[in-house]
Amino acid sequence: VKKTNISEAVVRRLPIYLRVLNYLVQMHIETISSQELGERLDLNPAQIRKDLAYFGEFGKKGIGYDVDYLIQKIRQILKLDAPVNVALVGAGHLGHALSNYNMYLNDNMRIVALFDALPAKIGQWVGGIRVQPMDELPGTVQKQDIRIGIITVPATEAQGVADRFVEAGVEAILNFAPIVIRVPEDVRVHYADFTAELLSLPYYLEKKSKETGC
Amino acid sequence: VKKTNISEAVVRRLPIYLRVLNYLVQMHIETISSQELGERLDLNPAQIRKDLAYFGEFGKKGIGYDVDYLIQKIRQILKLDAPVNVALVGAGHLGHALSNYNMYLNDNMRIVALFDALPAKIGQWVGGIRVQPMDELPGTVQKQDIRIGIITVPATEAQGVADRFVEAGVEAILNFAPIVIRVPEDVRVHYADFTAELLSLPYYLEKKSKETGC
DNA sequence: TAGATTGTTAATCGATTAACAATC
DNA sequence: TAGATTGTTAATCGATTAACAATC
Repeated sequence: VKKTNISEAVVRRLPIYLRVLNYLVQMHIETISSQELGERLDLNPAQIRKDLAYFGEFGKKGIGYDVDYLIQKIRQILKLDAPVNVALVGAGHLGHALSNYNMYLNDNMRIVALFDALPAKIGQWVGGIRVQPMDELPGTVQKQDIRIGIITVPATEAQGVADRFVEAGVEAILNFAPIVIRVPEDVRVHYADFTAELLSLPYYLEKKSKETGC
Repeated sequence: VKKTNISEAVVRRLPIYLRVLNYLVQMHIETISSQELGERLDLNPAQIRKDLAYFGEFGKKGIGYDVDYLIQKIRQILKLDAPVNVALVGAGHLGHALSNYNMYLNDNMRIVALFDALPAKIGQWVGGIRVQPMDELPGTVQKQDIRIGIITVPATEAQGVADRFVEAGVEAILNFAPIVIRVPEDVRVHYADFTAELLSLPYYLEKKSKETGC
């Protein structure tokens, strides 16, 4: 499991591979070729082989990849082979949704703490976790060894929350607020910007048949 | 507003531009250069100019872009200058969250219908919309001129919902389920896959200081 | 006029795909 | 051995960035 300068695009595909592989385990499929994997994911087989080859020689020529072994390897690469604790700020509907997605995540990755600034939310139980006030964030991050933060607050609050995460020592952030946040360069930020995704869809609609007066 | 073979990356950035421009209007800023826009969005100014130039000459040399005019033009390009009705299937937490995001969307883009397969959900009111049973989907899509569908159901149900959308005549889909869905090639599918986004984050964490026994 | 900034071409950079020798 | 499939190099494709003439 070597690393050097692996492109973001490659790393982003690894969880996708992992997902299909986990499905294959359930189906009792023990071996898979890049060809088949590509068909399932609408990806070019060469791309899959190349992605995996950045990290080692995981396949067998003439055979393909052993599903269990590949899962194990990808989990190692993504550092999902040890517990990864996540905190989430913003216990609104989106926060609730994500907390309930815990089961969809890897066994080792878990949202273990929820925070909100609104007094009305504090003390509520969401997916088995009690919503805490913001001033408990630093202590909890430390105590629970939390290294990743999720932001699901309104855009106006997002930068402030990011600052609190950074102060508390969080090393990576997934931001759902539709705004660019500024953090020190050693903190990794990913964006989950679905309003942008949604607003770009109409571009691809055929020009509307307005009042075709049928 | 010409079009030909504009790259997806370009189209995906347009809503981002729109968002900042809307913010600038609120700030009573009337003109902006690609330089300033780039600083606000962490993007290269040349890229912004090039993106916009695909669709026309919207700027003034020596001056920059008129904020109001550019908003108007981008809305035209994205076809957000006329009402775009959206239906959502899956009235869980994520569905709730998205319905409440209605205000964040463009004035013209609106989630106008909600569906769920579970009898318990049907008839509930979410963000001013009544949850309908699945068999009302085709009729409602037709009646309300819905052209875009959002899928927020579990992965196991996603393909089925996609099929229903396609049968009903929906032309574009935003899929939140962590699975590849198959649709006719004239139907556009975007993915909002935040579990993948989240699972790739640990890769970027520094190797953990496990038990530094301080 | 002088300064600023666009639109656009050319250069660079990076990512995807094709092709194939190696080998299970 | 014959067939299949990997790992990897080379070719292609596409996207980003730099540079600058045009011009407000």
